[in-house]
Amino acid sequence: MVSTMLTTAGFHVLLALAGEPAHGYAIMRFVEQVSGGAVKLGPGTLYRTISRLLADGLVEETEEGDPAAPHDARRRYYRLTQAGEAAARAEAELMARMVTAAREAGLVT
Amino acid sequence: MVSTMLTTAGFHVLLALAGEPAHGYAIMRFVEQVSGGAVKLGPGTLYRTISRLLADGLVEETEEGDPAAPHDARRRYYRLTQAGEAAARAEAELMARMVTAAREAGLVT
DNA sequence: CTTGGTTATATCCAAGTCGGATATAACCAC
DNA sequence: GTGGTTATATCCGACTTGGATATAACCAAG
Repeated sequence: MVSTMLTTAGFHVLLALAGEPAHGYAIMRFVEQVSGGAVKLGPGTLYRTISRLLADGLVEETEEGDPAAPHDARRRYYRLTQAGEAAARAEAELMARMVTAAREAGLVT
Repeated sequence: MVSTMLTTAGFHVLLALAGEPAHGYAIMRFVEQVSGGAVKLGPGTLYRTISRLLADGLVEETEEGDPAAPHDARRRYYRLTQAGEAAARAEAELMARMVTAAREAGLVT
């Protein structure tokens, strides 16, 4: 489609990271939870999407996230870059526009 | 991703048809206009998406649309089916949820 | 009427993306 | 130390996309 450089999966991941850094598995659960179970990222899509976002400079790896959580050597934490935040914001604004259009068409109340 | 059976392109087309029946080219312009130029459907994506929506029973062809417009033999008009309207509504509600989450994360104002 | 730009639909291909399966292993409670 | 959950990684076949190409109806200008 032209628009942003984001796929739907990419946007969901960025949105999950907008609040605070997180590791892959936490992103997966966040996406499922915030969508009310409607959106589920399988491991393939999840980790493939993360590497794409890394390569595109929208996300970066960070040393350790939540200091309250017990250390787990397997986890890899990610956070948004400035470019990632900008891309997520642009996409969210586009979505808000779509929701408005849907409302005007009487699709949703 | 799991969620609905809709691709992003599919949703844009359904949204364009939510107001009133339209033909392919009009859908294309609607999508571009309502997104402020951010989303452009090329002919490949447009007509392929329409045939998929037809096959899935979300859209149906209708004899002629706008009676005010001059007749043009090339045009093929489409309108939402009930299933299509339901799918579009479900997707719009999911999007509204995402926009809310983006707001809570401070991504958009 | 014919020429040229726009509108309109349709199909093809290479490239990109996805879902789900499979693999591996650290973690933790019992 | 065993078993279920958490966690990351990669592979494959299937599906989707972007952009090019093709074809032709429409219509205004000359």
